[in-house]
Amino acid sequence: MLRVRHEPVFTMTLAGLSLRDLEYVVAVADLHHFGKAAERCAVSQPSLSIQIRRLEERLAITLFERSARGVLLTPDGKRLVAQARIVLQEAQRFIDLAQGLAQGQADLLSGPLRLGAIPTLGPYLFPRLLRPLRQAFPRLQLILHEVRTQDLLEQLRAGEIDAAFLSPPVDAHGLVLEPLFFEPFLLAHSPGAAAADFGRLTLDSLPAEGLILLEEGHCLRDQALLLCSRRPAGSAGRHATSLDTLRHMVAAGEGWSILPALCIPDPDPLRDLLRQTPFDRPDVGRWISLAWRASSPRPWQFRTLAALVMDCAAGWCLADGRRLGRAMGGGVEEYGAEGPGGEGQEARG
Amino acid sequence: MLRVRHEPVFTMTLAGLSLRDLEYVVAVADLHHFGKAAERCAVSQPSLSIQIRRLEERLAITLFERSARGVLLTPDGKRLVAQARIVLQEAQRFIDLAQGLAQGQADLLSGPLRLGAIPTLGPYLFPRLLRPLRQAFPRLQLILHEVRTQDLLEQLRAGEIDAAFLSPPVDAHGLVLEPLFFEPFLLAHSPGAAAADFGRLTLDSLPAEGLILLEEGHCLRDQALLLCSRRPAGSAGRHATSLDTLRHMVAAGEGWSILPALCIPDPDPLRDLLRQTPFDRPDVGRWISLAWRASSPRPWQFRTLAALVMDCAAGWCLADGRRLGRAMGGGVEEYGAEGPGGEGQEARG
DNA sequence: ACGCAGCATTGATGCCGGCTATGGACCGGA
DNA sequence: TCCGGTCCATAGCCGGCATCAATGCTGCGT
Repeated sequence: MLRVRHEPVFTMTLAGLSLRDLEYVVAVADLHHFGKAAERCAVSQPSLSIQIRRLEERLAITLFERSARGVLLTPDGKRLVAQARIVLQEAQRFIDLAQGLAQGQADLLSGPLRLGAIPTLGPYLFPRLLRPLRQAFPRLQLILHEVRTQDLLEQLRAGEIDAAFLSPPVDAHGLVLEPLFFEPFLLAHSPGAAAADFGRLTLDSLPAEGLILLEEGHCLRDQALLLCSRRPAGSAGRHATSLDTLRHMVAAGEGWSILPALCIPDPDPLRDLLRQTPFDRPDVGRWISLAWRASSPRPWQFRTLAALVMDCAAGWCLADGRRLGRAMGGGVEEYGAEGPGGEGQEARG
Repeated sequence: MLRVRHEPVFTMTLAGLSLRDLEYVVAVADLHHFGKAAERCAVSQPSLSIQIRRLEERLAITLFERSARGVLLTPDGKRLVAQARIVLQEAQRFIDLAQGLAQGQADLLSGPLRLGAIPTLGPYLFPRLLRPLRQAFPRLQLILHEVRTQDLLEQLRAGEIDAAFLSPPVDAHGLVLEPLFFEPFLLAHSPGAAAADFGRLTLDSLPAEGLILLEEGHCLRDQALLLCSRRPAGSAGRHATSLDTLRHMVAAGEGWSILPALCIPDPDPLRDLLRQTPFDRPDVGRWISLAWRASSPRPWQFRTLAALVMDCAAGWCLADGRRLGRAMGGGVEEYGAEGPGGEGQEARG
């Protein structure tokens, strides 16, 4: 459950005080005239008189001195009116702030947006997104986090982040997942390895030993193991803490691995030490989806973001010259013909 | 008429914002739970839900994200809640201030009190009152002014002062006058003057020439002229700007004058240069009254002040050894047997 | 003495916030 | 998969209170 902060808490005895009453009081104090004050407040004079009288009774303080010569503030009234002005001023700032925020909402994307991504995607996805996002939505303020899937889901549900880039399948209870693009996997191996071992690049022809994995908790680790149809027991102890580390290990001849296409920089500083080869089947890879709370306000905000990411992704050239497959658009799907897999896909809307 | 200040004026569009709504919002933000928040606010959960929803609609901003996992603040909600806390805090200060002032009213006399007095009385009355007043009402904050009767009445009616010590008759429209004491007049003359001129000290035996008066506007001037039954034409040009100046002029042998008893200090530094002689009739003098607006709140405040002044005055010994006559008390009235004269005496409510 | 200006009072009216009861979505356990 | 519990939303009704138009009252000026 969410933490219950026990804050100072107001004494709860605002005694039915109303901002309208304070407006009336200030109006009379300004104009020294009940009738004029009522006019300014757009109410009838009796209404204003009654409200001020009731307020005076509640406060047990006479604010105004009524006489035929005019309306005078009592000394107490003077001090209270000064404080009333402060209250109204702060209330006005509240309204102004709300109006500003509401107007900001008129933009499709504006204000702070806390985005998360899995670590095997974020460092390679965000740099490609920042420029187009800033160009399309200048008033958007991104706060980025990179944690593994489980933490991502927890932070998402706890409201610590607003949306997350991740790879299904995930437990999507209470979430909406919008597929964005299909990211193919590549086989990374040392060019010095026996060419025969990787000659055909089918999943069945992978060597029995030498697979290097990421740490526990990375979805990419699980997906790689699933592809290889083997338990991690065979190469226990061979793991890296990040994709970059993993690529360096492969380049150093420590073994081979399976990498998502976006993690390969262009140009690649490891080009001479590392060969990344596509698989012969187009469905080897992972779907990337954007996830947000189903209860989130302004869901179109995330759909807008998703659409922009899809548009961008359609233009990215991979290291092997091919392009990413779009999730829903009409373009040619070069990868991921069957759509994002996994259970837990949430109904949308 | 009273001046109509045209102040900045709030934009008048607080849009029906209510402090209660802000309390609800803050409660939900604190507790992350509509039911608990409703309990804290002492209302039913539906009431609170509806009000918050209506507020969100008015602001066109979703403050909270409702989900089965709990209640989350949206980023916009976070900022607005912060401002709502400020508004409520200032409103609470308003309430606290009002309570403090109301409690202060429990004292018979407390807080700021703006008192005025005619210049022929104030400099001699206030010094005698300050100590007893501070002793009886420690929380009383006096602000003292000394101006002539007409200005006094204007300031009183305009609300620039709360009460005034003056001498009737005055135009008491809209005012309450409470008689305090009768202050006898003394004849001030140089000891070197012919003794025969002041032998009997009846009003009829005053010398024809040599009367020194205060400037125009001092009620004492008019009263002195009335006593002497003569026009100021006789001694035109012989006038002083203050009683002290006047006494020095008499001491210098410039002429003679009529002084109120309280203005003679004890001991008198001019004792050897100046003789102050009582009149043979006890009703030669002036009444001193306290005046306040009939519309003034807490009239008992001024009656309390008046009673204290009367008590004090009963104990003052004049330079000639006699005492001031009390206005209403049961004591022996040595002066002013017929009570304060003049029209305009107000009914007391 | 009359008229006027200005705040207070009155009684009718309608909005609005409150409550109880119920609905519906979601979650967790069997 | 069903069931019960939790929690927020909805529905319907009710009562109070703010509002208004009309009138009263008081004090001042002429």
